[in-house]
This record gives sequence, structure tokens and C-alpha cells, in this order.
Amino acid sequence: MTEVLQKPLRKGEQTRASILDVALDLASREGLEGLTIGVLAERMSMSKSGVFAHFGSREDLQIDVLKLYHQQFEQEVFYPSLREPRGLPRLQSLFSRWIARVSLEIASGCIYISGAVEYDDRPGPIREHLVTMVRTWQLALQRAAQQAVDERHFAPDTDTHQLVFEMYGLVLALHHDARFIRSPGCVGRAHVGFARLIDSVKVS
Amino acid sequence: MTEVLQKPLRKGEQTRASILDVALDLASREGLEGLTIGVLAERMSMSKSGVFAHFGSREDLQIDVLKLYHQQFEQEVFYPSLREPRGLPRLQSLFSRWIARVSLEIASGCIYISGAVEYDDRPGPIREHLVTMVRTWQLALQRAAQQAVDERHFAPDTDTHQLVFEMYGLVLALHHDARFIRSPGCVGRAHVGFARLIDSVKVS
DNA sequence: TGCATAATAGGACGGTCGTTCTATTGTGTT
DNA sequence: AACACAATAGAACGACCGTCCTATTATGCA
Repeated sequence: MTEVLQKPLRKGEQTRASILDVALDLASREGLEGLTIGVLAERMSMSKSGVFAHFGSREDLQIDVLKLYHQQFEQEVFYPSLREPRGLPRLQSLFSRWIARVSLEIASGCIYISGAVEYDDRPGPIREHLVTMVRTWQLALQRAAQQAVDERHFAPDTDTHQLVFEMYGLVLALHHDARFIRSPGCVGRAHVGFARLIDSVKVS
Repeated sequence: MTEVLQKPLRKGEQTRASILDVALDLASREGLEGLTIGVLAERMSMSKSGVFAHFGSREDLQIDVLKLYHQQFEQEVFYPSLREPRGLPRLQSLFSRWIARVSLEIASGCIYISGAVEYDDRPGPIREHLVTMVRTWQLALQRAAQQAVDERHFAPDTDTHQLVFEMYGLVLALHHDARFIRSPGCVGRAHVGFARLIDSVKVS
């Protein structure tokens, strides 16, 4: 009855992790709803049941993929920006890292954005997780914007909610024009839009 | 051999039209990819094959749904705005009618927007049609913006492409926050954003 | 009223889906 | 080396999908 027996063998966790990696890549391309166990198994050179056994259900798999994405997003976009000084510099860092990530994702797709469309009318735990994550990100942006007001970088009557709304719009437009329309130069347009946005709230 | 025999009986066209109506409603809710012949037949109280016979394939059905949507969009948003004088008034009319339509669609969903995500990486005729329609709409907006420059409502160096990019972003953000996040007040924020946008290019 | 044929129903097909069951292979520990 | 059990494979399930084929019913016109 020593507690050593409880801890799982290493192999399982390892393949589970690499399954999740492939699943994230797959979900980025085909959407979370397009993520299918059969295709996943094929890409892993495993049997369907072999893959399935690592997750209680497809829904659990999807949620784990979501959590992995969230983690990577935080690591790439959020945390590095905390090194920047509060206020405008940090907000600018958050935005340009965000843009940079979405630009790289043009080849695969952003799960927050595709998920928002896939689950805008599909109740359930996946939608719940997605909404929580996106709202968390929006609140982080809003907090950074509020700090810019506090630091007197922005006018004191600045509507930070409005600011985040428009920033999100710029990124959505970027994702739309880059991935769907495939019109060149839209990364630059996102930056130009942000500059104008900041200019409209900055103290002279 | 009188050519009268060639013309189809009325009944078929009629039910075909009402099938398309239901299909459009269904596709707005579940997405074009979620539009399924079985569910469509159930909603029509018809057999699957009965519904299917009106279209050569599911893909043709989806394309016809798309065309119907495009038609309604033009009718509700584009044509009425042509009655406004060229330049800023017409552009404002286009935008606010667009916003109004998307606001009504909050309950169901905009096919241009959900389709952009569903087909951003799925080649084929459906994607082709979608891209053409959306680009048509974007070009219409850009034309109206250019006329505002010509009429000296906007500064002569105004980047109309940039303008349309940001307008589209505002609508995407509206759709996102309304349908997915379900945050109240985002219709107002879309208007505020547009006002700020116009202000930055308007001649004093 | 009949006749040609359009409109629809019914059933079957092969395929893919998520999931479950049972058997087999592999791993880590004593 | 041998044992316990984790990890995976394989086959089968019921459900739903788009599509096709063949009847049956309804429609519009002579």
C-alpha cells in the first residue's frame, strides 16, 4: 500500500502529450468540431481506441486541446509583455505580440477566433471554457489599458472597454482578411489601425 | 413540339423556394457545414430524398443558400443606401444598415462571417462563391469611401482600403461580442468606433 | 376525364462518427 | 525472470451522413 503504485507509468503521459500536440495542430486547421478521433489516430499511426483511451471522451479531448492552446497563448503573448513597464508600453507589447501570433497562425488558424464562431450557439462545457478564456484575455487587455489611464498615458475619460472592443476588431479583421480573403498587407493595416486608435486616446 | 412543355410545373419551384428559406435559417444557426439534409427534411416534414431531388447535391444546396443570403443582403443593406447622396451620407447609411442587419442576426448568425471561418481553409466552389460575395461587398464599401474622398468629405490622402478594413473589424467585433461573449452594449460600441474612424479622415 | 410526367416517399448503399468490449502487447518493478 | 497492470489493437455497435434506385402519388394540360 505504498503510494508509489498510484503514480502512472511514464510512457502513457508522454504519448498523451504528443497526441495533444497533434490534436492542437489539427484543431487549428479544421476547427475544434472538425477534430476527429479517426483522423487523429491516423496522424498518430495508432488505432482509434488506442487514442481514445487517453481521454474519457471526445469532448474531454477537445477541452484539453483548448487548455493547451490557452497555455501557449499566455506563454507567448501575455507573460512576456509583463516585463514591459505598466501603461502604454505594456499595452503596445500585448497588442503587437498578439498580432505576431495571429500572423504566424495565418497558416493554421486561431482557435479562439474559429471557436467563437463554432460555439456561439452551441451550449456545453466547451463553449463555457472558451468564453472564460477569451473573457480572461479581454480583461487582461482592459486592465493594461486602465493602467495606461492611471499612468496618465491616456486621457482620464478613456473608455477602456471601447478600446478593447476595437482592438479585438482589428485582430478579427486581420484574421479574416489574411486567412479567408487572403489579401496581402493586412498585418500592416492592423498596426495602422492600432496606432490611430491609440492616437485618439493619448494625451497630447 | 411547342416549347410550353419545357417549362416546369409551378409546385416544384414553390416548395424548392420554401426549402431554401428553411435551409437559410438552418445554415444561419448551425453554419453552412452544419446544414444537413436529414434535419432539413425533418423541418420540412418531407422525406430526405424528396428534399434532395430539388438539388443536384448537398453542395449545390449550400451554394443556393449562399446566393439567397447574398440577395437578401443586397436588398436590405446595399440598394436602399443608393438613395442617399454620394459620399459620407451613403457610406454612413451602408454602415448603419449593415450594423442593423447584423444586430438582427444576433439571434441566428451572419453567414458571411461564420462562412469565412468555416471555409478559410476548405477549398472548393463554396469557398469561391463566398469569397466573391464578401469581396463584392468590401469593394462596394470601398467605392463609397472613395466617393466620399472625391466629394471632399474625406481628406484627399485617405486610405480607403484601410478604412474598409477597420469598418469590417468593427462589425466582426460586434458579431463576436454579441453572439459569442454575449456582452451587452456592443452595438453602441460599433457605432462609436465608426464615428471615431470617420472623424480621423473627415476634413474639419 | 385521361395521360404524361413532375414531385415525392421509401428503402438500401457504403462511409464515417464516437464509443465500448475484449484480447493482446508492452512496460516498470520486485 | 516473473508478475501486475498500463498501453494499445481490433472488431463491433448504433447513429447519422450524402446519394442512388425504384415505386407511388400528385399535378397540369389535352
